[in-house]
Amino acid sequence: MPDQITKRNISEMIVAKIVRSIEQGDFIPGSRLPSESALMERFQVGRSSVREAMQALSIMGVVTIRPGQGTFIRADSKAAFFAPEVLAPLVDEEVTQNLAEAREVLEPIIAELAAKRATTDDLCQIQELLYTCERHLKINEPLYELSAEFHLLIAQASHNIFFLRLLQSIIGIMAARGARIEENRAFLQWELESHIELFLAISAGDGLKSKELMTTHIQSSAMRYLDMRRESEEIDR
Amino acid sequence: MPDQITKRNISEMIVAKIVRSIEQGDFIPGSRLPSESALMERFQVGRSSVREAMQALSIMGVVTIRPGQGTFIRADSKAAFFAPEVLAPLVDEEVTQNLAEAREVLEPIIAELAAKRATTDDLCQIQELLYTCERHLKINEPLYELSAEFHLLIAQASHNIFFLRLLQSIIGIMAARGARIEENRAFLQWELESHIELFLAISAGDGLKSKELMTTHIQSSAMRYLDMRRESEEIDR
DNA sequence: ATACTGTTAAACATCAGACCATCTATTTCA
DNA sequence: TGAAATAGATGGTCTGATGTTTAACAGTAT
Repeated sequence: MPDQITKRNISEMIVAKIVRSIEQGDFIPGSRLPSESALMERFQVGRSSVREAMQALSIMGVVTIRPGQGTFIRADSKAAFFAPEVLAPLVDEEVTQNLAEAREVLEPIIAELAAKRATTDDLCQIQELLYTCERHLKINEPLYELSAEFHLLIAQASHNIFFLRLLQSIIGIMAARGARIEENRAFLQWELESHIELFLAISAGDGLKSKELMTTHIQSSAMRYLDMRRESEEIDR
Repeated sequence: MPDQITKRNISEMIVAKIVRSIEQGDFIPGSRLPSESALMERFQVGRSSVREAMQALSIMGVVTIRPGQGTFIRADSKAAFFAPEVLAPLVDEEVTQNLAEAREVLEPIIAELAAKRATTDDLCQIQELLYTCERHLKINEPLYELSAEFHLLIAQASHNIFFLRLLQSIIGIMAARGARIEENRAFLQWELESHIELFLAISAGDGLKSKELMTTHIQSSAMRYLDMRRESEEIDR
């Protein structure tokens, strides 16, 4: 007798159906999902099951739940395997260092892949982002988010969705933990130049150079961050 | 007036408290968590909130829920960042290939780290596992699980818990998806020899060699797997 | 006209109680 | 003694009620 797979939880079945609908384009990223009561009717289940499914999707970073408004499908560039805000409290100092180490080895590989696989569209998005960064730097607007976005766009250009989601999770968790970097002008200037250099290597399809540039970029970025932290601590004294 | 951060969900607060209790040793891995009704009383909340928290912990791979029995804290070696059984339905063929690619680049790095950081205890565990493999191979007992365990023990020896959890997730999802490899004796023999060679390089602390061996091991393993699959498909015809 | 304010409706958050399915352990009976 | 029946515990699901948050609208004062 087949049908043995029907052993899953109701909420898991709902999760699978919704994910499939998103993949098939029935639900568009950024749009609102039907309300809980509507989903109850559609799937002929109780509210608990719908809520468990929504929560699962939320934790997995597929949707964002906004009380009073509804449940929204996350835009793809924001899709993490885990919602950082849920995971961050679980992460202690040791794991944060592990994350940093993982990022150090992952990002160069991702950059190498991106150099090999980036489409014209990918490159245009990155270039546009860099222009925006320049503008913001000139008028002293904050650009921390933009810097993170740069790294994510590269991951997107690697055309490995797992890497993209992974990096999104790592960056999200680290941002949720570490005090946000102070907007030191010299640092930002250096970072932008470094990003532009990386962009050029990726555009040229030079995998090896992209990998090396990303390695040094991540490492010096971490070092500069630590330096600044030490300085501000000294000032505190 | 501060106090603005007290905005979190009730279920998230419960999640944080339970995780902290596990870290502090109040709950021991492998043991049973208090029942839902007990947790209701302890935290003075409704059952929905407790259940949402339990579900979140389950998805994140912190606990395993067994209907009729209770909720159990996962042993550390089994801890994934997310429960493969939950994620697997979301993963399609493309993502599976992404996962394989990720594994190809991650495992060599992990092996390199392991060669640098493995403690005597780590090495003993691996050696013991290899002995068990030899025994199972002689009497023709299945050893698929053991093979996966070998890779996880190496990740454990890398002393980067994030890598360990990541690899556990990847292997778990791939196992949940791909048809389990057939227990072809020639393949198993080759695999064991390959594992032993890797173990020796790691024991010797030879990072570079470990990395290279792992690279070729993963790649040939994938190739042999595809070969076998093709053969069995031809037989099917 | 503009800006502020109160109301309302929709949506999610939480609670409470009930019933079902499954598993464990115990009890019961042949 | 051993197998079958049973009771209790536990998670899974449904339902109804109430609280909070948000957006949108309408009304009022400036």
